[in-house]
Amino acid sequence: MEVGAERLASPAEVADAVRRGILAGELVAGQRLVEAELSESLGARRGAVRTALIDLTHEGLVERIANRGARVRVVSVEEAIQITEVRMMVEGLCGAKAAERISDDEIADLQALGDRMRACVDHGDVVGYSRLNQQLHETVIRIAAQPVAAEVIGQLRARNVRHQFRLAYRPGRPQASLPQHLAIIEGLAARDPEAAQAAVRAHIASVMTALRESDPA
Amino acid sequence: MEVGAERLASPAEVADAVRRGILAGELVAGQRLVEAELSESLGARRGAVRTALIDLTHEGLVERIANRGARVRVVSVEEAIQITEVRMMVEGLCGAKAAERISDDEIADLQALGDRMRACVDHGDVVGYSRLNQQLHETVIRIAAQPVAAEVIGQLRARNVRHQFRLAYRPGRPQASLPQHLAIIEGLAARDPEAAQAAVRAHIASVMTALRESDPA
DNA sequence: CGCGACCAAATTGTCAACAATTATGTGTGA
DNA sequence: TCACACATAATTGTTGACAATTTGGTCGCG
Repeated sequence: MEVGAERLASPAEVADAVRRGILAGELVAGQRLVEAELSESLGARRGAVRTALIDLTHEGLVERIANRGARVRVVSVEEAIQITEVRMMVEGLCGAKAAERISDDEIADLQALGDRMRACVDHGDVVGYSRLNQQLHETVIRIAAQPVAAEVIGQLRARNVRHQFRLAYRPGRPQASLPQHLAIIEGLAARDPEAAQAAVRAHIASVMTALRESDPA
Repeated sequence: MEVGAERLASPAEVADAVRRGILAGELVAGQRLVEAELSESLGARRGAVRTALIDLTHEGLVERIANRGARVRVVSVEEAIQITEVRMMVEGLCGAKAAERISDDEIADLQALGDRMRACVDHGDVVGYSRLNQQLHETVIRIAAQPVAAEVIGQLRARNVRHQFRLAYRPGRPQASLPQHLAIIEGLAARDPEAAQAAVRAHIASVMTALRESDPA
């Protein structure tokens, strides 16, 4: 272990730090991201910061203008809705594919997951529910076994972190989404691609509605 | 104008050159892309080549392994099908949105485009038809005015260039796709989102079928 | 002959200095 | 006071040299 010398952060670590900053609201939309400043505050070389910012630009979280630097990208509610709309289609596809491929064990796992979600809502455990929610979506995508679709969804979700976050803790949201989540599980358990796809779409459509209500501007 | 000194290619130009090479088949799948070699052959600094390769990696055209360099990414038929499947969903969404927003002028333009496509097929003008085909897809996406969806589709198409290309010149393809294209135009002209979406999906589904037949391995 | 250690070549990765560009401030004349 | 030119500072972009890593081959040994 070295003494006195801070370990230098790699590009990936810098990118993570900036992502977390955006999610936590420390880095506000539109804020400038000066390479030298980040370099010092994170203990990384400027080259690493530069690379990280380029990566984040490709992820849609950061906006870079030639010779004028990077800033935190403003994702408007309008854009968040469009992102969610695309996600609705792609994740619907995953729902259908998953229904075709799902195994008995996976059905049992999902139903257990559904029970736990119900319990969380009963006990008012919002953070636990949010975690299970994410787990459900990930599981569906994993079962679908469509790497391309999974990648696209990952990109879309990364861009929307801020809005997803805001939404998850709105009062009443868990109660509203629970039956939709259960419907997804039901469609998959029945191995009915159409039903699963419709359930996924209905759920994400309701997310879109919530987004619209959250900020009609 | 400088004498004797080749103008140095920018990262964007290097990326274009590599893309063209892949499309033209000069750069075969799996081929190594050595930074120093490209640097010399294209008259670019190694840094520019490096940047270009990183960009192409994000586009999914190139695969990079740490300390082992970049190679032309192999897009299997299986993956091409998955890509097309996602594109079917997202472009279907664009079809529906376009049907809601299309103007009278745009309807007229599309119908003229449809007539020209018919003419190309009648005269056996494959290359002309291929160009109009692309123009139709682009027009639908433009009318839909969904930047996020447009971006996703762009990424997916970039990855598939090689397979798209192979397919376009298969005998019988134009004859098969013409009625599908006309159905898309018809759905849009009727301002019927459901019909337009279904027509787009049907068309792209037939592309998927053609992909499967092209190489069942 | 097989196999591991070691060396040399090829290639990618990093860095610190420098160049280029853009933003900011300052003074000057009408 | 306003507009404009000009100098200065802040910031990003590029480069060539060097470091680190991987690869392929060769030698020696059992």
